[in-house]
Amino acid sequence: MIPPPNVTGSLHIGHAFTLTLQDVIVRWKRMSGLDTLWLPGLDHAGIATQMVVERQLAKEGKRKEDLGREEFEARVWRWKEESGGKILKQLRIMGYSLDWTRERFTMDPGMSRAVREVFVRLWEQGLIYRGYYIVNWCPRCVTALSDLEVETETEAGSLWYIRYPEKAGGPGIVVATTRPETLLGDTAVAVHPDDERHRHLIGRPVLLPVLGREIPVVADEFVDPKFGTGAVKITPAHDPNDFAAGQRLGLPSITIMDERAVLNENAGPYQGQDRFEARKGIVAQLEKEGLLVKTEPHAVPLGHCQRCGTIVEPRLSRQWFVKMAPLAAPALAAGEDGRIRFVPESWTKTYFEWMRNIRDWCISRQLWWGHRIPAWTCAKCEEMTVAREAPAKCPKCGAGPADLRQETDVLDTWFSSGLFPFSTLGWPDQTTDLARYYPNDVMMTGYDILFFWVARMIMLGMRFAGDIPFPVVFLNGLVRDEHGKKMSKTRGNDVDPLDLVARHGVDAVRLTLTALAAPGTNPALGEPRLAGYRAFINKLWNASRFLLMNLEGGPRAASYDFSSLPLPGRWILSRQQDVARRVDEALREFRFDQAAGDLYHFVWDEFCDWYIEIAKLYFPDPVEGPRTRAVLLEVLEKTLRLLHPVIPYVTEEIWQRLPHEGPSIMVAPFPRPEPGKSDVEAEAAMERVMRLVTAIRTLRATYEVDRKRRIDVTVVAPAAADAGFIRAHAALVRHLAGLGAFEVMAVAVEQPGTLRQPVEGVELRVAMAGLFDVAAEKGRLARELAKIDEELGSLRRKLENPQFVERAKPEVVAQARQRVDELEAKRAKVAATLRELEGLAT
RNA sequence: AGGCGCGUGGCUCAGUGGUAGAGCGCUUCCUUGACACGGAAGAGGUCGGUGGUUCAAUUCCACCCGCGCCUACCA
Repeated sequence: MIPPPNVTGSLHIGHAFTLTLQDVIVRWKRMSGLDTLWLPGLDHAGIATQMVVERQLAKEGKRKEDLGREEFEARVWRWKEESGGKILKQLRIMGYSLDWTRERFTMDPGMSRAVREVFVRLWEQGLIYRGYYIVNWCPRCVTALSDLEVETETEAGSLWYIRYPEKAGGPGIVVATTRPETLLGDTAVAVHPDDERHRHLIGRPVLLPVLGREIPVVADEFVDPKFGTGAVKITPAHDPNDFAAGQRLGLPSITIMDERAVLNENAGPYQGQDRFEARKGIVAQLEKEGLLVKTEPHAVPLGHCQRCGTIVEPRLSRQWFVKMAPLAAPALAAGEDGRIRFVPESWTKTYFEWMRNIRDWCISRQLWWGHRIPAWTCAKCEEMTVAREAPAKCPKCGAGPADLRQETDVLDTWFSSGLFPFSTLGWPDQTTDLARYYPNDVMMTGYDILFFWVARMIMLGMRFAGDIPFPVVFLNGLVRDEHGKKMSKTRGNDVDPLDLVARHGVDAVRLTLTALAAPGTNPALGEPRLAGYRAFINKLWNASRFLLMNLEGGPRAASYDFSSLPLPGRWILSRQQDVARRVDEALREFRFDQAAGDLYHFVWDEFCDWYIEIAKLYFPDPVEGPRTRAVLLEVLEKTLRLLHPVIPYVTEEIWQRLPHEGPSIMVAPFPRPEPGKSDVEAEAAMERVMRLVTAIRTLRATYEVDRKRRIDVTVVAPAAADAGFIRAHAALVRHLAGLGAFEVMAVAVEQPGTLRQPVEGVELRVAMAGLFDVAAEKGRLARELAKIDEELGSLRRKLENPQFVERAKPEVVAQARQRVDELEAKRAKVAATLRELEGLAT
């Protein structure tokens, strides 16, 4: 299942990230021959979408109340068509291989039916209840919020110490509060029962400042004597703790604010004022009346509405809740016994922690956009009926439909998205799709909605679909800007994926996101990175173009026997199978970064930089030319298939120009690891050749020899095996290093003015007298000598340590000894050259 | 308050109980007939600090410093 994007506008970079990774998995599995479904959908996103439309209305100078509920809903539906249509188009642009025949929307008839079904069953099972509780309330959105929709931030605030005088005329008691305005709703002051300082006041009335109302001093153990003065004002209607205390102690509740946090008739002189305006006034009044004892700076945790940032007001109101503990228990068990695995694993603990401490879920929202709660109340007898469809009559008094009023509240948007894994497949009907695709194989989404969405899908799926919704949860990070900073519109560093696409191309964007997807990290997405991966797409394109240019009339790769190829061919084929193996391993572990990185380096560093260059040497050869073309084609074609899940567009484009079978690379088989094709010998030999070539190039570069001049190189190889090897590959080395004469001999003919470079157990000699800077060469050799000595020193110290020799693994010790031998031989040669240069300099 | 994670070359980040890697940036050179979005060769790091375990620690453990994030009913 896709994590359904909200119909609030357009696709953002977070979607592009998650969905790209999903498409990589989906395409990979599809090419691997699996029955693959990736189901697209959109989320109605109740509060978020309603806000968007309300903002549009505001621009027209209207409020939703001006339209009325029905017309407003119609307007949101129109917006949904517009925004949803745009998003679906963007998903197509991104190349996501979703099954468009199964597209769903969280408010389409089928999913709405599933929502009602689940709601009614939960109700029937006693897991939904309704009642008056303190809930998180956004005065701007004018609705209740769940705990998860509140973002708490600790901000600088104050702790006000306020005196509540004794009615009898004593000094009374001083309370400490961070919210002085709520004192208007106080119905008691609480102290700890064992607190000697206040014990004498328990049960005696004190006078509420401002209003002069009489309230009792009560005892309750929840009071922390160490905080403030050890006395707490109790405002049951405006604080969750106080609400609980009020319930315990049988205190009344006085609500002092309306749904927009404006003080009401219970607020006396402050009626009509906003909560923060009233705070200022009250503090000033207390100060004036001498009741403000002191004010201290104090850090206060403040809840903000996730959608609009407004400071949340705890509000006593009638809401609907789901009892979560019974749902969490099996979900917890599924995690504990490994039926559900998290990737990266570190999320497991977070999941458990949340599940164990789960609290009931406030599911009702005072919004107009969403699934209306399927409950009807009889206007005549107050009887409430919860049902799948609107009842025909009141089951209690028989009143007709005209008297049955449906609940006006809608459900939290996550209630419907929580059913996504099965409601999209036709549940509650036992459809073939449900049987075939439930559970899903993997759920992939951002870690920010682990609780909102993933946890709830697990709980609801287990309860209603009869099984876990997915055995694996992959949680990706959140895209950051190139400096690792959070992206946000206000910060101005957010990026539009479609804008990136316009400038770099879909494949470059997808490759970048994939390459950055190291599990457990938040990818830092920046222009330089995008430019780099765009360059890769370009490189691949140019390499392919070159191959196609040289392919004319070339035979099909499959018709060739590669077993007797020259070394480079065997090498690249072996490397090809190795990269297939590594990509397979990486994808199995969701190591997208590794898969992308391995392919990037294989294509660029090995295939392009070495093999294509080598191929040019073989092209003119009547025998090797065609064979080389076949190898090039074989490697390119397979590599394209390996790359296809990440960069579908360019791979398809190139593939269509190649000889192949099948209609599309999208359904061509994904290359599987073929250990049998691994050629360790060829790889080792080729590496040796490459080191030799590199050493020669380094020599040239170091002395800044005229590039156009073909230098002559002699290799002194005393060992017959070395000499034989180098002679066998002499043409290759000459070609790659751009050499003139290239000779191999067993014994050196001493000549003055010769550069020497030990490498691979042999010695390179370049007659370059007069062409290089002797001083520079001496400096370089001296540095090389120092480096060798440093490593030699550390190795010797190690080997002289009996502990190391005895306790370290034998192969480690042997390796160290071998290394010492190598270094010593090399050292001797470098030192000899250095001595010779000393003579030359004079 | 609790939990999680991070601190590796100029920047952004991988990685590993036994000679430190990438991309970009930087230096030098090269317009050779796929590609200058290119090629070749380089410079650059006491792997946050202090202890401990170990023959051996950037890698494991403890503590500390700095920085994120999440969860939380301390007024």
